Amino acid sequence: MNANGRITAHDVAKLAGVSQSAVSRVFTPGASVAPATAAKVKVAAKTLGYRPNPLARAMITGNSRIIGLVVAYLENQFYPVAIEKLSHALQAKGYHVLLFMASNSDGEMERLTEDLLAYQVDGIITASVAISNDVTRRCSDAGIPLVMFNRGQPESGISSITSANALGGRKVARFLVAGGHQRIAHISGWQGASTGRDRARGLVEGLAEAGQEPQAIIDGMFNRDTAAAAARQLMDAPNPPDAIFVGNDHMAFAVMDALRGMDLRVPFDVSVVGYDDVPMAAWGAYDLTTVRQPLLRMVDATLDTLLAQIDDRDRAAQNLEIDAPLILRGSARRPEGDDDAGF
Amino acid sequence: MNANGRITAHDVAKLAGVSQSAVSRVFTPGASVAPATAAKVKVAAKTLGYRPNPLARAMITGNSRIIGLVVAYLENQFYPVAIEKLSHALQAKGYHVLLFMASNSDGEMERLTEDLLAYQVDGIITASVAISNDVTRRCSDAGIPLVMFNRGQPESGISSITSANALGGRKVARFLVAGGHQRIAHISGWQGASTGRDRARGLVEGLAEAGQEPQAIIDGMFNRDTAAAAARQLMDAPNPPDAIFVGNDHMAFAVMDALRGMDLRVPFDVSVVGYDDVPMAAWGAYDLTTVRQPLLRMVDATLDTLLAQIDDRDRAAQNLEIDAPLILRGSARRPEGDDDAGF
DNA sequence: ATTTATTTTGCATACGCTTGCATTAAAGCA
DNA sequence: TGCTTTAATGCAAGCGTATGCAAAATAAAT
Repeated sequence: MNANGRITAHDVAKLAGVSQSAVSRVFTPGASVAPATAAKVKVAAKTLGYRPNPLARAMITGNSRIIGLVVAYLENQFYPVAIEKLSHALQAKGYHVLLFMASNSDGEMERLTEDLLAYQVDGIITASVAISNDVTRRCSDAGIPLVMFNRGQPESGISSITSANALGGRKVARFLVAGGHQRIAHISGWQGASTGRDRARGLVEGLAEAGQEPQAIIDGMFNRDTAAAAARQLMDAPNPPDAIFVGNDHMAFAVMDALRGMDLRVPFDVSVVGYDDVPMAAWGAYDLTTVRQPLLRMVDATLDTLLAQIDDRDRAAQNLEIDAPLILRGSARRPEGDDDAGF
Repeated sequence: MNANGRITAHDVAKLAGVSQSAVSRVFTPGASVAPATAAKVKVAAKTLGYRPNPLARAMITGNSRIIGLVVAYLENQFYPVAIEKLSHALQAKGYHVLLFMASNSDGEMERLTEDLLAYQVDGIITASVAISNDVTRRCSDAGIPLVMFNRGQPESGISSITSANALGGRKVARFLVAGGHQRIAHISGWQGASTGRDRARGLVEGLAEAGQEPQAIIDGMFNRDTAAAAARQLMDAPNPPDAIFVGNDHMAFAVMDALRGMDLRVPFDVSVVGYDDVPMAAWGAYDLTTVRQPLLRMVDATLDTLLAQIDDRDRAAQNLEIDAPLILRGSARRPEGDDDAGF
């Protein structure tokens, strides 16, 4: 027992009548220990309440069993829920989560990256669209496995897990067209992020299939205020849209609030479709038709990729897209008859 | 430079032509170093890109500069936003956040506590109502400074930061009475938590001042479904309430959704008041009258208490209550005339 | 029973840093 | 200038663990 009151491997060793190394080996999976000594050590450890010090362990092995989780704005419900699932999954696998809130100031980003490296995290998950390329590059240059959650960075050689955003956009297009909409506008996600771009592209392509093109595309920046302003602008125009596809649910709620403020009724005056299917989308106040990002599957895929990369440092980057189904609710006029036609 | 590619204090020492201890001292505030050598070391460190290894440092000093943040359900928007603010504030003070998602299974709780201790966190913040007393006890017994955020545990000798919940409940009572409500019901927060109990008590006391008593009190368990069911039960009764005070915003949204589902109009058929003032409360779809928990002040107070306790291990526990103003919006009928009478 | 192959085990070192102690350099003072 | 006080520095011993290596113990084989 040291000055701090902590039980060390030495204490256990003494009680069990073995060497410290033996104790260490008992707690190191795959090490060579005789069953008898293992038993002795375990019993001693239990009576003393010993647990190996992960910090000391990390110093030697270089593996901290800590994953750095970088997030930004938690107001968009998608991320808290993602964090919840990611954390649970990581904890279940014996990892721990060092949480970093990425503010946008440049100096902060600098520090953030250094801290990530300093704490010798075994891997990094960035779960926010708004994290600069710079950070991801630096971490990945430093040789730390990194996977981007809900964002891709084409050609970057960095792993990413997203839903099939372009396909999702296309599904929305088909659905809205099938519902008889003629003037479909898009308040897009931030066009600086693949997530925003792909969904927009999908919509355009999907409309093109039907010989339509979007009536307007406005960048909503993944921001409530911007999106709401965009909605007002669209609806105030001489020839307002009869459907708005919004780049994510978070903005879609703002759009619906704005429409309500203009005394427009959804979906009678205008249909609204979102993207994500956050829990709130199912709540009565919004009842939002949206594209569901299959969170659990995305989380699983994220961990699989990350852990695989931790296991084998120079495994090739993997860019996974997970199919995202359209969830029909009340915020968009539906095609008659064939509700679940599968868009 | 070690095998892992990391720069160590030795490397810097060699380049700067000093001893490794000198390097250490340069990065230890308050240590005795000559300005000249400090400069040499700093320049060497910068060119090499050196940063002290926090893990090694933690092993010696016993201070990891890591704060354990224990949270539970992130679906209630109050917590994500709190996490965001807490993380930012901690990062600004040079601390880091080890995030723990507390599931309710007993075994998990066990592990969680041990992990918290194993990682030698300097302090713990529990930011969830649903965290068992057991965990808080054990951590605090282990001598780790702990402060409970948004929950109190009277007589426990554990620090806590809450808003003035009882007073908040009383404000709601006064406000609803002043608005002419006659049959005020309460769908309370979980009565197993001080936060839930105090708000309920405040309401009862406030009503008593006006010679009223609550028409009904149902425990909503801080849970959407439970709260919604309670709302339906209340409104289906022969003599339904004309106002419902809900124990937090998260449940209040569910209640409003339920009311909408019954074709009841808020606030014409029934007033609804929440507690927390999460961002969503201000969104058009709910426009919820609620009691605002002053998040930033609560966060600041939490850090102040925690850091003070880290600084001085046997400082007395502090149970702070921060005043929570009533925010008037559209979900509750207002008293005529004196809108901002200050309840 | 003896030799050989295989496990187990302890020893000692290393991980990267802080810190008490002794030593040296600088500064203060007469 | 010589002597004392103070500041700056290097040395070395840890912090609690993992792990290569050699010695010891055990099992297998002849």
